[in-house]
Amino acid sequence: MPPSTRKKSLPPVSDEALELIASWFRVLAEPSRLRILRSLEEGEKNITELVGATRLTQANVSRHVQSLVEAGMVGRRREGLQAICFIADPKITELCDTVCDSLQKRFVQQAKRLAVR
Amino acid sequence: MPPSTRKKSLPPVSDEALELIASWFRVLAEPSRLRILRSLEEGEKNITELVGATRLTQANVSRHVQSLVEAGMVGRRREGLQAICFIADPKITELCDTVCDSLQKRFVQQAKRLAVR
DNA sequence: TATTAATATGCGCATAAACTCATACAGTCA
DNA sequence: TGACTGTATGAGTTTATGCGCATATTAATA
Repeated sequence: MPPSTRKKSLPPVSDEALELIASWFRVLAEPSRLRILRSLEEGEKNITELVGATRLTQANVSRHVQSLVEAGMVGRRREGLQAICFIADPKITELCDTVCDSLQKRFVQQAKRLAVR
Repeated sequence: MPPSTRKKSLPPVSDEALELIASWFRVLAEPSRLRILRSLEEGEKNITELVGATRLTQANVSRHVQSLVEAGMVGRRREGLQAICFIADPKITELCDTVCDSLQKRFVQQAKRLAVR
């Protein structure tokens, strides 16, 4: 094994930690929740407004927002009857953009390879 | 609505694009795959070595690696009988570290709030 | 308190995905 | 070619989760 590929072994990660990280990613692994996040990038919205913006039912928006809140990605405050939702961690937006760029690049590469054949 | 919270509406994102991004995150939404990635950070490994490092069955490692390869996160090359796996996109490591930091901060915050009460 | 509006939640169904076990496939070597 | 090793995959089972529908809860207001 050449020195360049030899690496010291990493400290073990607990099962609980892995499950935690995985569950965080799992929140972003649903198109509906991504759509809600995207919609909230326009600004704060209540649940009803999110229903209109996402073509989801009220029950599902409520549940998805709950997931996003639990993951710390979205914040929610009560204003009278309404639940106002907003992006709690701007890094989320940044992260999604990064992923989009990455995927886009991959497709360009794939397209090039396909074009050659 | 105050000017600071007024934002122009964003261009729509297609359902296919959302599904694509979501499926990318979904690959990272499994502890087993995160464990494989973590293990590969130590260096290249074949499937059998990954089995030993992750306490998964050979069949499952093979399938998970397949997912990671399809997502462009892991690379795989054939060397005789063996399938050598390696991190294809170093940004993955970076991303996971960022998420870990973020979660850690959240827990510290939660711990503080709990301590006050 | 009764009514209405906005949001949350319980329940059942359907689907997706992860796991196990067995087996097929691929590559090496006698 | 036949035996052996490493890897991939098909079938069946189980579990998790998103959805729809109905209903409960919360808050304002008459």
